[in-house]
Amino acid sequence: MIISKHQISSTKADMKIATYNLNGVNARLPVLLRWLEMTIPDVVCLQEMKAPDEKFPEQAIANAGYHAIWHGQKSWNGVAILARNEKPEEVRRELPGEPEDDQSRYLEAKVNGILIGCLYLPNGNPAPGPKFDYKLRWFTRFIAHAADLLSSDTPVVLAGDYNVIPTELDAYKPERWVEDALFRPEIRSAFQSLLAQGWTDAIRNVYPNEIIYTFFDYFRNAFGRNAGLRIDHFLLSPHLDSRLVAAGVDRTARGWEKTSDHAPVWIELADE
DNA sequence: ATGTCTCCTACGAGGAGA
Repeated sequence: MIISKHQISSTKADMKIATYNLNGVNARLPVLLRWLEMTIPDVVCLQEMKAPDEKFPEQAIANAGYHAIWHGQKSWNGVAILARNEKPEEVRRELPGEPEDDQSRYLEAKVNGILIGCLYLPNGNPAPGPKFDYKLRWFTRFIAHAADLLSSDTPVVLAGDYNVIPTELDAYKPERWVEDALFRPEIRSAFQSLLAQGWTDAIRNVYPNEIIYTFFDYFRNAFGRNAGLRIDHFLLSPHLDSRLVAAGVDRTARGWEKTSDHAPVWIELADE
């Protein structure tokens, strides 16, 4: 689905930014390459690569026309930023505030004058427990860093798998998720406090009242039943609000063989 | 509670994480 918010047809100058939780960059390489070729995003934030740095498929991605920077880790997590026309200029590869945190969940780079933060917020289940505590700490650090970015007066996009169901509209059966780490009150209120800083939830902005899901688990034909969640988000700094012209979810890719449990999500920004 | 998928260890099946 494609809706042009301002009834402007997209031009070559528009910048398409996507986020995609892959669930294994190597297991998913054919799907990733097929999707890149089909949709040709300018910038891509990847999460859950589940591979150490030396196993990042740099050559295959370069052959597809993309420069890349990445921050991987054996078995779990892992984030990357790809860009078509220039190499992303890395700004940071971890969130400030907890030096002993060794999980690869954040990467930040400048591309075409925009600061791109690529994040994979902890899942946090089971809740309560140490994993949920880690999610809350990570979220607190992220909120503090987001405030710093807003005060920097640079256009910023924070894209990724937030593992947050923001509202009841964002879950197929919200009553089943109330105790879950993706939907607990603390998590929803943390996300709201982020928005209260001045960020725009781009997908919800383009589709104010519609059911839009980005994740469908592998069980019980969740995708076929549209039993999904909206947990992959784009937050835009105020500089970019007027440039947001379109957004969507590439549901086609979720239907492919050997695909991720997340669908790619994208936004399009008009040239300044 | 269940269901499915990926990666890891270490050679085969099971655990962890999502």
